[in-house]
Amino acid sequence: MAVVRLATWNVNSVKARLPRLLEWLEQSAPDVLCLQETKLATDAFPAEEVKALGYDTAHHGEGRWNGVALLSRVGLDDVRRGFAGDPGWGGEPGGEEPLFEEPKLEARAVSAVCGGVRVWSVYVPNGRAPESAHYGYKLNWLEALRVAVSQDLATGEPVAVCGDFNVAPADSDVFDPAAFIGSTHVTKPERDAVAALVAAGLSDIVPKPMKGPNPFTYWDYRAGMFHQDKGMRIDLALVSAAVAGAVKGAYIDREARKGKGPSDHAPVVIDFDI
DNA sequence: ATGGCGCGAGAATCGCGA
Repeated sequence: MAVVRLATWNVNSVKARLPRLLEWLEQSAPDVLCLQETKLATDAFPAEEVKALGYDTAHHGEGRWNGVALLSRVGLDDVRRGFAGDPGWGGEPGGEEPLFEEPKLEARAVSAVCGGVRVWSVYVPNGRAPESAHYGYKLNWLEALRVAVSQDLATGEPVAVCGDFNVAPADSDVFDPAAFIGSTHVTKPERDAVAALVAAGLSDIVPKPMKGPNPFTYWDYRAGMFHQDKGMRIDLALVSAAVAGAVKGAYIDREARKGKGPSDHAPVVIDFDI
């Protein structure tokens, strides 16, 4: 029941991606797959379709936006949707949309024990612009995640926090640092927030690109960015020491970014030597 | 400097993504 292959993939709508998702599951055969941006209500996940391939599902959805899931064929125990301390999204003061009466919890984290590992699938808030309230939400959310994950780490159980962090940890994780000046995803506070997660006891497993020198996991749909390899590494797998010590290899499945109807993210796949 | 693509909701554009 051990996790031999762990993967994470922002699919940008499970509904729109279902044929490719099922095909990818069959071809890549992960033991555990973390999904982000399912864009489905919790009960609307196609659990029967993935069950036919041997996977149990834990989905935390909200409908139109966000949504995270865990698919596992090595057990799926003690499922937790969301986490204590999640600050929620309070809206943009002075923005066009009205402020919410109270912060609204969004479906951005689900965790469960799979094959002896506490696995998290997370979708970190985008941040939109450094001067926006959404950026503050992003930083607060990441800090709350650090606190919650630290509690898992304190139990001594193996932990893997995987997902779309919407942060490129280093300049080498973007195609051109100059192109991102003034943008989110690369600011020092965002990078510090990810570094704090690492400092809590996690290792950032940098996957190998299947082509070219850049370990990018996301490429904008527009302007041929993928074909020019103008991307970013924002999908991360942060794992505790015992998990990191068992890593045999990791790669980015850029083939899944090709062809008709891809997500704008590619899956990150990590293999373990158990 | 801007938009460039794609998705969902819902019926025309819009909010959002990074």
